[in-house]
Amino acid sequence: MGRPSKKEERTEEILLAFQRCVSRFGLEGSTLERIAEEAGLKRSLVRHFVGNRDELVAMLADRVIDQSNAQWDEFLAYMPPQHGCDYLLNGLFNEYHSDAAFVLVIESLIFAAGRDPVLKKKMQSWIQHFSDTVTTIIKNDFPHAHEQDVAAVSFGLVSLYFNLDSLSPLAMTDTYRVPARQAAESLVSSLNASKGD
Amino acid sequence: MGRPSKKEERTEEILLAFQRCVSRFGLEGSTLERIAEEAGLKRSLVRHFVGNRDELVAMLADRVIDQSNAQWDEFLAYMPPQHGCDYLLNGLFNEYHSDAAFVLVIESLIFAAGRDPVLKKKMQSWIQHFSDTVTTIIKNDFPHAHEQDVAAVSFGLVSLYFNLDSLSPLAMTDTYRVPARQAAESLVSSLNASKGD
DNA sequence: CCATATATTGTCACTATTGACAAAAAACAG
DNA sequence: CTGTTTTTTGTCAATAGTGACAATATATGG
Repeated sequence: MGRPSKKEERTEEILLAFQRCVSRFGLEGSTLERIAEEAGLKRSLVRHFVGNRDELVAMLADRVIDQSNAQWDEFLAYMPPQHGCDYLLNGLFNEYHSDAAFVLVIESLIFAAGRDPVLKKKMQSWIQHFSDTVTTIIKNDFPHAHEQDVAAVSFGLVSLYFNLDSLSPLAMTDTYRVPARQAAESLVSSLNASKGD
Repeated sequence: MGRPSKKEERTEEILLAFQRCVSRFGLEGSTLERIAEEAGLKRSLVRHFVGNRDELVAMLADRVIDQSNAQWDEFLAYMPPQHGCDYLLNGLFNEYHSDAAFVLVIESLIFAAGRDPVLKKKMQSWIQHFSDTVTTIIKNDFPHAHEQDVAAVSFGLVSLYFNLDSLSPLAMTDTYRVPARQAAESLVSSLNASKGD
């Protein structure tokens, strides 16, 4: 009974708007007013549905993390039995898949984690999950490679992916995508020489 | 005649304080009040010596860029005639040389460049200079390597360096420094197989 | 001491952002 | 229509941040 609730729907809209704002103005630059405007709502409604600023940030972090993890899990599930690394590199460095805005949000959250212990834990476990996923894919293609070498390649791929997108505000992605992809391939193929453990 | 000016001295102090604030609170999070407090001055003095907020940001960018470029030029000048890449990797991945705070400031500026065309140009040319320096060092060690391969390795090293420091708020640098360094070495040694112009 | 240039402090008004709450409007069940 | 629940709008006060300027203090040359 009573008026039907739009809480879930509105919350979704608000967090999406928040995400867009953060990728453009950063976390501190995303005022409630701006978020509301981006979502096409009044500021009071943002407060009504999601709560105050801190809760908003916490929810954004949870949302981004859950979303990303689900996406990676799905990516893992559909990974081909062989040549998973090619599949991975396409996912990371093809312009169609790339989502610079998303990475910028992640980096804003990582930065803010320096002043927020709760956020810090969340982002730590997020990057852990990301790293682990990449590692799993690599190991599937190179089951006999040294653990250490896999870790190095894994961190290398993550770094290339992150850095490419973090340069997106400079609009030089076209210049750097090919080198990034090539460096990634070089790292992966270095594992052909790695046997043992 | 008149009281001796402390403009240069104070300006230096203020910009240093600004830099510290940005590495902790980000660009938007660095209010004039905070900067003044960090510098041990009144806010009015910040305005008196450096000007308003926009001028402050412009001066910070110029300062950081000049500083970085000078540092790199010096690094280049003292580069050993051979094994310059070892020298480079030590500079980039040894914990004593690493200056995470500095990289965080750079990344904040790059992010903000998305909304400031002037800043954008500055940061573009900064990263160009950085990239070119790394490329020069690599070419000195591998004069016969493909241009394309050098570009890939160069972007790879930059990415590893940047990403390692951008994770510093998560306090996981100890975990990732070794893989980062190893990936960098792997990229460099891939150039042994690259011949031709 | 005097004139002068600068540092330093203090203050005021204006805007932006936020938090809290009241009141009206809308949708639904019976 | 009535009661209930939730959305939606509106408003107010408190705080933070900024820009501008006046007033005072201090160091230097002559």
